[in-house]
This record gives sequence, C-alpha cells and structure tokens, in this order.
Amino acid sequence: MKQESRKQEIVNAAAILFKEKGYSAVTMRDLATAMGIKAASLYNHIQSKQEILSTIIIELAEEFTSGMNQIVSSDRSSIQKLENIISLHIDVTLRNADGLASLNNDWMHLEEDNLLYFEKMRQDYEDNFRQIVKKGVDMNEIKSNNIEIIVFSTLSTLRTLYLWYPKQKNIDANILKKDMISVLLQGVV
Amino acid sequence: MKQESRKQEIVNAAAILFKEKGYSAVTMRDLATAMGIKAASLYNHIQSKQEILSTIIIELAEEFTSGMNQIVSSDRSSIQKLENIISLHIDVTLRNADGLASLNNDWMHLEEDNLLYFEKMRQDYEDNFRQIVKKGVDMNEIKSNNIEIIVFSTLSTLRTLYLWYPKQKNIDANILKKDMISVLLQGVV
DNA sequence: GTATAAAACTAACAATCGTTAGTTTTGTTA
DNA sequence: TAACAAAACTAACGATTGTTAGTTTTATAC
Repeated sequence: MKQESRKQEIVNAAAILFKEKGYSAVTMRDLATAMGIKAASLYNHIQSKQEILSTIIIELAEEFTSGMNQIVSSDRSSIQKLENIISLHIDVTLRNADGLASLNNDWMHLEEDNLLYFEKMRQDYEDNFRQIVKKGVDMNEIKSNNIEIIVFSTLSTLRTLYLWYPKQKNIDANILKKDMISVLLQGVV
Repeated sequence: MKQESRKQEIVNAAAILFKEKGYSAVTMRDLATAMGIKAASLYNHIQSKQEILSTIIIELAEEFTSGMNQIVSSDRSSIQKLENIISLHIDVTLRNADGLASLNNDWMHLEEDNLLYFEKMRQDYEDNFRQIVKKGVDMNEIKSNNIEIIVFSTLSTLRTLYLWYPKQKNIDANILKKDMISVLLQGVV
C-alpha cells in the first residue's frame, strides 16, 4: 500500500531525529520540516507522535525477542549461543541503527499497553541471556567470575553498538562479528 | 553558603528526574513538585533549567577529565592504567549515578560554550583511552584484536554502570572493581 | 476530461512550556 | 521587636506544543 510506504518514510525520518535529540525534544514541526511538508500533513499518514515511537520500538523489540527465542531453543553450547546473540545484535544494528537509539533511550515514553509489553519483552530477554550464561558456568564453559557482571557488560556493549557502528567506515559484518566475539568472550589481555 | 546547599538540593532532585524521563521531558513544574514548592520559587536559587543541566554534566565531565589526566601522566603499565580507568568510573558512579544519566543521555541539550567544552573533554578522554590501549598493544600487554572494538566495548560497559549499579544490592566497591577488571580484561571464557 | 483518492495546505484550538514581576511568608540577628 | 535577607507565594506573559477541521492541490484511473 502506498500510504504504508509514506508512513515508513516518516517513521524513518523520525528515528533519525529521535536519535539526535530524543523523542521529547523533537517536535512534529521538526519532523515535518525534515520531510519537506507542514506538520498538519503528517497526520494524513500517522495517528499521533506516540504511534511513531511505538512503531519504531515495538518492531525492534519483537525482532530481538524472536531472535532470542530461536537461540534459546537451539541445541548449541552456551558459548555458541552467546556468539549467536552477538551476531543477532550486529544484524539488527546494521539494519536499523537509528531506531535502536529510540529503543535504548526513549522506551520510557511509550504509553500504557506498549510500555508494559516492551518492559516484559526486555525482562524476558535479559532473563534468557542470564540463563544462558548460568548454564555456561555450570558446564564449565564460562569462567564463573560474576554472572551479573558478565551479563551486564556484554549487554551494555551490544546495546551501544548503534552509536559506535555508524562511525566505523566500510566495516564488514562478518569481520565485526568475529572481532566482537573475540573481545567480549576471550578478553583483551 | 546556604543558597548553595539549596541549589544543590534542586540539582540533585533534577538529576533523579532527568534520569527517569530525560531533560526535555522534565518540566520545571515537575521539578518544583518534587521539591515541594512552586515552579517560580525555583528561580530564587537557579538561573534557568539549562543551568541545572550544565551544573550536573560539566562537573562530572571535569571529574573524569581530571582523573584521566592523572592516570595518563602516571608511569604505570598499560594494563594498570586500564585498571585505574575502571576504578575511576566505578568511583564516580558510586558517588553520583543519577548525574551520569544526564551526562550520557542529555549532553546534546547543553548550549553553546558548554556544549563545545563538553564535546572537547569527551573527545580528549576517548583519545587518551585509545592511546593507552594502543601503547598496550605495542608493548604486547594487550592482544591486538581490534583496538577500536576494545575501546568501544570497555567504554560502553563503564558508561552504562550508572544503570546497572543501583540495581545491585550492597555491592562492595572493591569487589566490584576486581570483578569488573577480571571480566573486561581477562574475558569470560 | 472527468471522477476519485491521496496528500498537501491554511488556520486555529487548548494545553503546556520556561520564565518574570511583584508580593508575602519565614527565619535569623541585633 | 525591629530589621533584613532568604525563600516561598500568586499571577501572568509570550512562545511553543500536539493536534483538529476544513480546504486545496496533485496524481491516478476510466
């Protein structure tokens, strides 16, 4: 449908602006200017500013949830599962780095049902991640330093990829995955 | 001075609100309500909303800059310098986790001189960090995976500490430092 | 070329924003 | 208790916010 594509253009433009200044600081007039139209014209394609935000965030969150569910239900080793998670984050980041800024920084501006839905997905994601690490420790695949710190540090890095990746030039996804796995799992010393 | 202390109360309350919703989404009336007074009364103690933000951010940025300068000019090994940087981040985070949310997420709402000043401090900080890693690779103290990825992943984790630390209960700073050094430098496998 | 739908426009709304001016209350010191 | 300063208040301002209503332009199909 044509309206779908025009809506997507608006959502994409919004994601870029949200990344630069955050959801609350971007006005509908800012967004309209970026699209080359007037603010009121946006409402031929979207229902509200809030709808733009939830479109950006929920879609990405479901992508992560779906990817994580596949990894969890696979019969790979814990280390391989962690590698798959790293790969998942890189894939999503390459595809939609702008949107990830909103997911990371503006999720709290979601309203009601979408906020609850997002928070549940994020909680489940972290729980799955933690369980994989825990299993890895039990199986002696992972050094049992501090599980919480491993989960936190790995997830912090993966969640910040959206900021770092666009600054790298011509970086190959597969090389990036290898290097990231090496640094995050084998360490630097 | 008494006014100084009342101003600091306002700044501290603002930091908590900024952490929850971001600078742009927090109104002066929100802040006044949190302080138990009316919005106009805030202006007996502060000059503007912007002044609150710059007070929070610039002070923290200068703390990091000062700490980094000391580490750079010390004659320790690269690994020891990295350990000192980890320690610096943990110290600052324990002292002012709320303010770090603004530093990480709302620095772009600084105006003019303060924005330029902040951006320079951040750039210098990253450059110093990168130089330390580079030296470590040259001296064979650090595996030469990908220097940029090492800088990025380590800094990502340290910058996200402000979100993670408050959720941990009764965590000892020194144990945290040891564990963090272990995970970030020795890896998890 | 006329009809229809998509997508832009102008104009304006009620609400809320940061902030100011002027006034009153509170607390301290002589 | 008189004097003074600190810190609160009420009331309001001009600007900006997201959004709506109604209208006009643009593109597509017959």
